[in-house]
Amino acid sequence: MPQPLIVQGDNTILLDVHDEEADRARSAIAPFTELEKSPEHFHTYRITPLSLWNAASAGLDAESVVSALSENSRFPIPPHIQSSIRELISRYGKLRLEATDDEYTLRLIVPDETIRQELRSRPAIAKLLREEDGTDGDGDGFLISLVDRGTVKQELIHVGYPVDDKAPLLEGDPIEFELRSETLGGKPFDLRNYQNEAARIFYGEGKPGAGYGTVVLPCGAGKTVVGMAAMDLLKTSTLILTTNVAAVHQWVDELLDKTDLTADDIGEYTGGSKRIRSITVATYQILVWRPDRDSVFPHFDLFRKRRWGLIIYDEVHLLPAPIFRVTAEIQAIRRLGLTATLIREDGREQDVFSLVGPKRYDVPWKELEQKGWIAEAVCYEIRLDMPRELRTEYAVADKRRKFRLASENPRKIEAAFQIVENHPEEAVMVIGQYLNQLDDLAERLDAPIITGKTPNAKREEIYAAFRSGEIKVIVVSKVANFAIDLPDASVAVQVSGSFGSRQEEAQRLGRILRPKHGQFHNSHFYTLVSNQTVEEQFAANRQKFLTEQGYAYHIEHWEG
DNA sequence: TAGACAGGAA
DNA sequence: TGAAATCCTGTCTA
Repeated sequence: MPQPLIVQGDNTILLDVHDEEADRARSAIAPFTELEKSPEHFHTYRITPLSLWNAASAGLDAESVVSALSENSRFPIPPHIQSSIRELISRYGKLRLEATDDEYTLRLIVPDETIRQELRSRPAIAKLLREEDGTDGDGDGFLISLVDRGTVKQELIHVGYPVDDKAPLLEGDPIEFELRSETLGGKPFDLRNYQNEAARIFYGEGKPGAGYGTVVLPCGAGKTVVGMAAMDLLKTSTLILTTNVAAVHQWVDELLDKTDLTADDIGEYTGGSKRIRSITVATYQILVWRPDRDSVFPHFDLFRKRRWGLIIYDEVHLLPAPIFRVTAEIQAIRRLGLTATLIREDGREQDVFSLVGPKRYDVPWKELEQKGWIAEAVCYEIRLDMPRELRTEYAVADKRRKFRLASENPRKIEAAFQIVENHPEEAVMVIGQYLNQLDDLAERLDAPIITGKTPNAKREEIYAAFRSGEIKVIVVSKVANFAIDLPDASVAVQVSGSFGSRQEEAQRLGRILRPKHGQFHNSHFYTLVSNQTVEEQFAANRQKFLTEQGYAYHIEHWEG
């Protein structure tokens, strides 16, 4: 019987999407691969050093990786791939940081003389290392200054050696609180198994070295709850960092709803309020704000305003670059990264690994679907031709004009209208990028529109009507990417998007993935794409995210 | 003291 | 690659 995977000698894996075991194979390799391309018939995954180390950190060993491949592979796995997987995974945990008698000095254990020589020969690293006294350069490691703890880990991963940091972590100020067994709304509240497990693995149950790392969970799976569970285990002063003010409020509301903390125990540190409490929620933006390019970051000392025992980095894949710098300086504080995907558009995955921490836990998306924790989603890419009268204009336009023309293909309006007609009973959200196009859509669909300019009062009014079912369809601009208070929909129609950002796709998909109370019907996600235009390649990049998460998607042609 | 709004940043 | 949104600060008003 043929198998769905083809493991190739260049560290890529092809997945035959049409094989009946494709889903099984995808789940088997997802923990240690990155998705590279997802066209119709064969998807390409890649094994990278970082993807293997993240897997190793989450508890996978080389033999499980090799057998996951061989059990699903159509042809024998190239021998050098097997040996390179074993070699790379064996690197994880080999180099260790440990405490010494001197509290300002750490010992970097490098058990292998060849690696020690290699490190000595690299100036960027060698300047951070000191030979141990009395060993004549013969010991099994080096000494480093405590202040270089983060930099050393960062530099070492850049040259291919992950470091297992077993040096002690600082205890923060203790706090008292309990998780509720019933939310304020009177619903029973219990940690789900995977949430509890994620928090406990992060906490490490007293094992040395644990206490820092990243938990990867899909949107809607309750990452906030994992954070609260970790706080519950540590009961220490906590600084929570989020991407925007709405997320700050969501954290505060969740904490009030699910713990016995009061509003006075929780500080909000944003543009609007600068209250610091034992539990403080801040935006990344306020931390990286500075009056001008040359000044210091005035809000960075928030990190030192309390003896924080835990820092939670929400959406760690969006962490701004300057935050890495400050994180490198505070390696002794426990830190938990939360994210739906470890992929960053700027390629700084290695910094997340070395400074926040490696992946400690993830759950296959499909598994959450099957248990009904998140709604099942079916994704469609709807292809439309450009109208004849626009083709000449398109042909002679420059690149950016082309993208705009393709995005605003007027036939999309009718296609969207028809999709909405096909879902008469469901809550539909139409999402787009250009305000003119959205205005036209709103008119054709006879639906209200929400953009950045819509005043908050008006937004609330529309949300309320949508939530109650009074309004079935809403048209939204990019506000949908960020607004947390947006109500849930079960159908999303994306008429245009920006330059193929996976992160944008994640947010939008997350909107329709929350479990619908009581009724577990499928969610539908439609993307409209103009045929034979630049939009196709951007759409391919966006679709990558969906496939990455294990969603099948269907390509259909719309004839109008 | 709260809010509304302008302007800059990324 | 570009358009649109956000967040922050500072200033003004009541």
